[in-house]
Amino acid sequence: MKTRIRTLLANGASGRECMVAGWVRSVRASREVAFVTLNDGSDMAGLQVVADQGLANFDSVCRLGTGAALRVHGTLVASPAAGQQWELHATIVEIIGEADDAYPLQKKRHTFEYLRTIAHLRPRTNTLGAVFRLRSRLAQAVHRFFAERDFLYAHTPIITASDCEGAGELFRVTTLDAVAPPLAAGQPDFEQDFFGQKTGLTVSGQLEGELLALAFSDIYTFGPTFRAENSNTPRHAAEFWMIEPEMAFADLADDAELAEEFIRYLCRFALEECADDMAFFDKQIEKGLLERIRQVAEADFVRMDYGDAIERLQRSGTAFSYPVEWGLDLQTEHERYLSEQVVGGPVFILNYPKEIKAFYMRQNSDGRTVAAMDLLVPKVGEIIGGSQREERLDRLTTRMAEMGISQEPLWWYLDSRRWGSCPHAGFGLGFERLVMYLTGMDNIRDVIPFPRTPRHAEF
RNA sequence: UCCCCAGUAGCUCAGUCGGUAGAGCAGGUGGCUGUUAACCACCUUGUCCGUGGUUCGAGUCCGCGCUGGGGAGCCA
Repeated sequence: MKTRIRTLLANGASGRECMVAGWVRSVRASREVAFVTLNDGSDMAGLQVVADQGLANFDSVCRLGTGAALRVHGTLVASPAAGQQWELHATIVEIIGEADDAYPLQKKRHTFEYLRTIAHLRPRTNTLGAVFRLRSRLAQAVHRFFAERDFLYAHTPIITASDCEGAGELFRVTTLDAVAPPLAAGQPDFEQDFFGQKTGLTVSGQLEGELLALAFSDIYTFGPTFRAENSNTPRHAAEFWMIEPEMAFADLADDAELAEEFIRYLCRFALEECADDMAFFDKQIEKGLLERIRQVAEADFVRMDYGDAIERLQRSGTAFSYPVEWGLDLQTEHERYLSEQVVGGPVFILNYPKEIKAFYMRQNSDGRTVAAMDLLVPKVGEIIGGSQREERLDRLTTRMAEMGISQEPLWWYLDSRRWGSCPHAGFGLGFERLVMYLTGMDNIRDVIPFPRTPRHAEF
């Protein structure tokens, strides 16, 4: 029976007979003894396998290449040398899958750019292994957080016909012939398409999430999201995962409170339950990472009105590249200044001018702002965007008319304001941005196993 | 999409003033009784991103293209 290396090391007992299986990271051979570092993905360190001339295939073991797959039977013993607590004295080494000298991963540091070209193999490296382990644990922690608060996990559609969420360009979903589609008035006739109308991949589950919140009170979505934007930055991907909670009978203050608890919970989770991998990130990826995350985990998040934020920026005397003026959106440089220089920690900016925000955000009584919030954190800037939603039908339709948004395709959304409408609020968090924030990784392409970005859909 | 930078051995990089390609690692062979990205000795490896131009001569200078990276915009 195979034992996972992480489990084996956690329950180490001298003299224990066991069998492990994994991939060779390194072979150090001399005439009479060879050391094989074996990794099965369960942890960072792997297991040192000691092979000696007593093995039937000792010569073959000495010639093993990095990357080969092995099954090893042996005895776990306390290691006499520094570097590891335990080691496995092999009695049988089965070579399951060879790896010759063309194997692209070497026993050395590679650039992330190079590793992206071998995305099919990079999960076997220390860094990407740690990132994808953390990603998995973190996804489970997200579900745990909401389950502890009795939120319903909602699956919103991936194929959608609502073209007007205002959250970016849609990927078109169609089965029409791309070369010669049926035409109506010179345009492709989507009435003859699979769904009988224009459809695309979802850019947000929020609108459907609101409908579910108006039945289950508290819900969240956590699923893939698609944006056909030609964004070429380290923070954007065409396919990413988004977390979107929505709470009925809740206002903007409740929304911010949930976001604060959520971020703090995930920071603590990473520090406490992923300590080995986090220590690796702190040492190898970003010096001071643990301290940064610890501060966020313990901080009280500041709340600041958009108007105050503008004043603070104007009074700062700092020369920004982009103008600072009431009515203009905050740029990345402003967001980072507020979080890093003004506050020195996470800060919510609340109540933005209605002109720069989406139609569904609740209009404040001042007539010029909406109940929107962004959570800004050091190093990244905006990590969460949310709002209280406009629950008053007349205000909502008036605003849609002002912004030129057609009501007809959103009849179902408007119905939710017709019967049993109530104040509700929610936010959106890009999962990859969260993983980047917690690992210190600088590029979104390195926190998704197989990233999709403009011109890149390989693997 | 806009601005800036880069592309040389399998990987990471150096290459001076334009004069004909070099280092570490990886790989190979041999050595080594406990190594820690093992170590020691020797050896192998090139479409200098592509294309057009300038020049007696281009890795080096110029144009165009492709690819990658950084910044911005859009945003999560």
